[in-house]
Amino acid sequence: MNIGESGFGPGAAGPLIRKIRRFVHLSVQAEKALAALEGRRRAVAPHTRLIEQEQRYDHLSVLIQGSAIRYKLLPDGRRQVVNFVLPGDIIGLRGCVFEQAFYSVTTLEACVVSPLEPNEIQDFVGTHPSLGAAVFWVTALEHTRLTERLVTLRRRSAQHRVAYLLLDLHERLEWVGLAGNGVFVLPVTQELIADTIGLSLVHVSRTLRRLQTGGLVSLSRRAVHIRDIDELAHLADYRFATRTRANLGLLPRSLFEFGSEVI
Amino acid sequence: MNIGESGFGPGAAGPLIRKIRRFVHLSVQAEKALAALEGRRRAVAPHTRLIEQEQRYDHLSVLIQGSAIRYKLLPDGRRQVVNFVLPGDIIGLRGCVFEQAFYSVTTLEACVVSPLEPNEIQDFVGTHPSLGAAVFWVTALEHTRLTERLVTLRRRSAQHRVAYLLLDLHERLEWVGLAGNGVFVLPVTQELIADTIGLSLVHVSRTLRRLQTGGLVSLSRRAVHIRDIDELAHLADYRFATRTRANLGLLPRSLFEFGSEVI
DNA sequence: CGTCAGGTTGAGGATGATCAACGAATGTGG
DNA sequence: CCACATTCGTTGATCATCCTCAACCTGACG
Repeated sequence: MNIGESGFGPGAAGPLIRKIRRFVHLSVQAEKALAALEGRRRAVAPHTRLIEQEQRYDHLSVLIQGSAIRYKLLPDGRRQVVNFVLPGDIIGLRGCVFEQAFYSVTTLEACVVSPLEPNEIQDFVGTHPSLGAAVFWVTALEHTRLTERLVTLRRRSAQHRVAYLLLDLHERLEWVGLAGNGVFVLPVTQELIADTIGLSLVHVSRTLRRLQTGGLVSLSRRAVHIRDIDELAHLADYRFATRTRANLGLLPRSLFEFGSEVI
Repeated sequence: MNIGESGFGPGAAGPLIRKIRRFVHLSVQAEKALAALEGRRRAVAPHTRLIEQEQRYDHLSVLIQGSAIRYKLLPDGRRQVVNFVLPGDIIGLRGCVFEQAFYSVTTLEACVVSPLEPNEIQDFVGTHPSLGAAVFWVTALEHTRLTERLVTLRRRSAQHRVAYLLLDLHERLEWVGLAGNGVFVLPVTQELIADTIGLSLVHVSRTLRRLQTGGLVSLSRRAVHIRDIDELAHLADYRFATRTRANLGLLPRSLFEFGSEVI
């Protein structure tokens, strides 16, 4: 059933499959279809804008390798990062529902994506209805995380926020095998962190410094090392999403059956 | 095609239909099914907890009349309101996807809901696949608004935040015909506002006072009157969601066709 | 060796939190 | 209809967090 586990090379299990597998049991059939999708690879240069806010767009793809951000430029010129796009995330899905983009998407580094032509998705999901279900599920997961962030980041101190973001990134990268034991590689700058959690660059710097001298984390140029995940999680009141178990039993079969192995 | 427009009495077009109609064109078929759903009415007493955070749940319903909040109690005892539940909103939808609730839902006043048995939804959406599409669309809309709030509320002053919340509520109520010209009825207390936008009660009080003495808004016990919507919107940098037009053309027909009148 | 992006550190100031007390409105029971 | 309780709102004073401005440092890279 596993076509390959190590890395995301062609023919290996892609990050989207890995992520979904983490929570729901995929049928062989569904995995095959997804693998076919993730098999396509297109390189994207660093700092390329994939989607532009306020614009019509039809770019739809799965991020396979690298990282990107969804962000919005506010009228006063400041930038607010909505969230990080990590391998296994779908880019431009909301474009299926709304005409205009609400925010821009830009790659942070050299990336690999699996593109999907807009009209193609009709046949694709039409042939494999279970994939529509998977997409729905992924959407729900993202919504949940967004809410959690909304709740958690408000009214909490700078330390809380920074810690939370690091743990959030770590967990999401861990889902797709790109993080473990507190270590992950990501080109996060302090400015990026600031724009994400809504603090000034300066204050993020100070906060990180305190966390680092406290021995809790260490950041290098492009890697993050959380020395003691549990302690940091305690500090940030971070709940790992292991409890985010799927409960697809209640869902209409027409939308949510995964081949023969209904969850 | 319109079964009735005034109020939400039995037989009239319910708030969910009205909301959806606002953005996508519903087929007669789909509207009938929705009307049947919204036809059921169950009264709920004020301050009744419909869903409890961290609990398994299967409560699924559409709010017809009244108001509620989705909130979360943080470990330190504070309450964070995720958002208001207004007529036309679906309660407990995420319970279809996840086993545990991420937050609680409590009525703010006497409410009327249209309940849906969890196993019943299978037949319901199974018989009318277009309703699954409608649900998907509503979900996307909510997700979008959540993101907007995340982006807008961070890094903005107390005035911005308060103004934003009032405009948000007004617009959503206006979708279902419960607000207009800046006036709507809702039992919002200042504590509720504070817990929603992440400010202290005291500071909300001061901010509201300034807005009121400035003649921009006026709050009575249970009604809100925005004197000059445009000016307040300008102050809060609020964008009305008229541009939130649906773009279902890209979607797989299997999920998203609304009867014969595909959008 | 200069440039530039990214990071560090200091000083002063503003926004909003907290504590506290008081006032107003609503509801309840007699 | 009144007295009381309770919830909701107002206002003042003090304090902490975080922002802004500003200067300087560091490493990468041409």
